[in-house]
Amino acid sequence: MDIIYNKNSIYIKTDCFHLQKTFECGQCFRFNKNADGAYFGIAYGKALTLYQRPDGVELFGVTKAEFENTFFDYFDLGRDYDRINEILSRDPVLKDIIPYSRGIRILNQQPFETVVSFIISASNNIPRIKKIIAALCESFGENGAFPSPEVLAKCTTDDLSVIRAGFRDKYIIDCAKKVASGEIDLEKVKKMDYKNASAELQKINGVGKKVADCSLLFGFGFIDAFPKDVWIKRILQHFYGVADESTLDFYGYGGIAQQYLFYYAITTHLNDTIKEKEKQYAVQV
DNA sequence: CACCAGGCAAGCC
DNA sequence: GGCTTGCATGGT
Repeated sequence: MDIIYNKNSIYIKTDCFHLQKTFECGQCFRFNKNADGAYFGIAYGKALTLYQRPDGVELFGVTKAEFENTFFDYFDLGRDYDRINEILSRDPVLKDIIPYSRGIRILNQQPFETVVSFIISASNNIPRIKKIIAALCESFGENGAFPSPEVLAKCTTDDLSVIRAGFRDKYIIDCAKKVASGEIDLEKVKKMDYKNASAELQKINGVGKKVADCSLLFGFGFIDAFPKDVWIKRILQHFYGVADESTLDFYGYGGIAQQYLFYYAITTHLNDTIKEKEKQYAVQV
């Protein structure tokens, strides 16, 4: 991978960074495709614009220093995905799926933003999650950035009603209060082992195992966290004949394997097929 | 075709 | 089982 610093942009030369796959595999909610094909979004308070090029990705909106300090890591550019893909290809199911899902990179998003975003994701769908988060940032963030725990900790559920988060509003406030007060230190959570980190996040109302796993994977660097929702359960059942991933070996890269499977399923509409089969089965029984 | 009722959606309490 | 909200769905 070569990084080329231009006057107004940064060029990441690699064939293993696919913007559409990375931004639309369900791990983040703040990037959207422009009319000209660019992806635009805000991360770490910076407005980013990215173009998919034939031999890589061109990034606008950040300085060299910001890239080196924050966004190199944000896009997980230090990780050798092709080496990991080789390892994961020992799994016969993933061997066939990796050529399809290759180019997804697991983002390292801001911890607070990640936890709140996945609190909002509970019993929800992606378009609506994006809508609620956009409203949250617009109403309470500075210049469209994700609002701070301090600002949200001062909000009442009445204040938050404008974002239409429904029953999740009180969970957002609980999270903000625990982080703002220092009761939960998200930077310390990053350094804990998986079990303690998960338990720590689950002290927040609205955070159960699934939301904790999503947060740990997409915002805390736990690459082996394996978020298991109803879709992944269906996918596991379909491909492996089991509903429990603990019997499977993803060689410490469970989170990457999970995203590969999930992306494959949603874009091939495999999940619709599986769901349809479930329905038919339910009718027969 | 417009409208409405009831179900349901990346879970958690 | 209840929770908010919004939306696709099927029935009228």
